[in-house]
Amino acid sequence: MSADTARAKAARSLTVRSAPTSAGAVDLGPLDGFVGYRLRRAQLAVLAGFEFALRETGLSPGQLSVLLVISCNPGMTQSEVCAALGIRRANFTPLLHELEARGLAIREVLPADRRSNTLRMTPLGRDVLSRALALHERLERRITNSLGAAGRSQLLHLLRKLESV
Amino acid sequence: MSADTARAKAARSLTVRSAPTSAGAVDLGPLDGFVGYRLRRAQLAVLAGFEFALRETGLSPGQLSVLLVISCNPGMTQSEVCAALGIRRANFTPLLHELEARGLAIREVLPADRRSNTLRMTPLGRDVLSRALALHERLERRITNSLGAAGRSQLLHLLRKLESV
DNA sequence: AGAGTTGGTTATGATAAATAACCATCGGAC
DNA sequence: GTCCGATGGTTATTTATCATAACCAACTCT
Repeated sequence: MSADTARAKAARSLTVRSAPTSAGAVDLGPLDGFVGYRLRRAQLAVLAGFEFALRETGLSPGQLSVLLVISCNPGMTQSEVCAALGIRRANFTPLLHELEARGLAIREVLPADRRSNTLRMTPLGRDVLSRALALHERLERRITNSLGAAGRSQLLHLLRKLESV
Repeated sequence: MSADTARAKAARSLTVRSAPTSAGAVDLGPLDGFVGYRLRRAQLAVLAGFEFALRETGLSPGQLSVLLVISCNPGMTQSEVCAALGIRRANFTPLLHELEARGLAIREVLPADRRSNTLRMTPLGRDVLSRALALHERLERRITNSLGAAGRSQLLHLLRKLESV
């Protein structure tokens, strides 16, 4: 189980994704203005960028988000992290398990409620996270170059609104 | 997923215990400003809206996009549609198969190149499509209400740029 | 005619997200 | 105290999407 899994392989092959033969001659009709459609395509593109940029860390987007949250909020329980990130508890277990197996995070029983596990990062986790953040930074920078700083923050604002539509 | 399904239930159930203040008290740190993260969350939300709004049509987002494209460009080949929509040919086959099985689209061999199939809609397909578009319209309207017309078109513009980052 | 290319299909694997059932623990009601 | 409903976490399973690889038939080109 090296860091070079299908995820990484996929990321490698993504660089050359769409190359419409004749210059965009196809009429997408109203589809072109569907927010959902544009969102999906944009999300796939950025995901590809993520996988390419963070390949060496072996972190999935979900794993990175978890590391970030427990780094900013040490001692949170699993349920709290799930709630914050919109992850189902059932899906969180294996995700966390891998972080634990790689020695990036630890899970310890909360004495006050022995059902709950609180989460913390290991020093190794901190290292990996900071490396991942540095790599991620480049991705965001590329995005900012493309959208402009104002465009980027405008985009974030609009996306936040969309989440509660 | 409807607007009020697991997502909403989960959100509801997270009214947390030891959360310092109210529900949104968790600090996401830099994650909050990750375009990829916001994109993913927004995309899931809009997807949920789509599935809720178009449930009665039984169309997936991908199927709707295909119907739209062949409605605007009758006679396109499968490969052309794939290229226009960013779908792998291998994944297109079963998708199209369902449209055909439901009698919404037909596939006929192109005489000039008997490997290729050209795609067309059936009258039933046209009916379903127009119904689907009407339903989808409402979803877009909800989005527009939330973002404002200017915000919405700004968003589309930014998302289009993101696709080629 | 033969070689390489392209359009389409099939089979299959990885990932993400969802559900359902289960167990241990907690918190109250009684 | 004991019982019971609710909660935290795990497991198993399902579904959908996107990816690859191998294959066949038909086309192109020389």
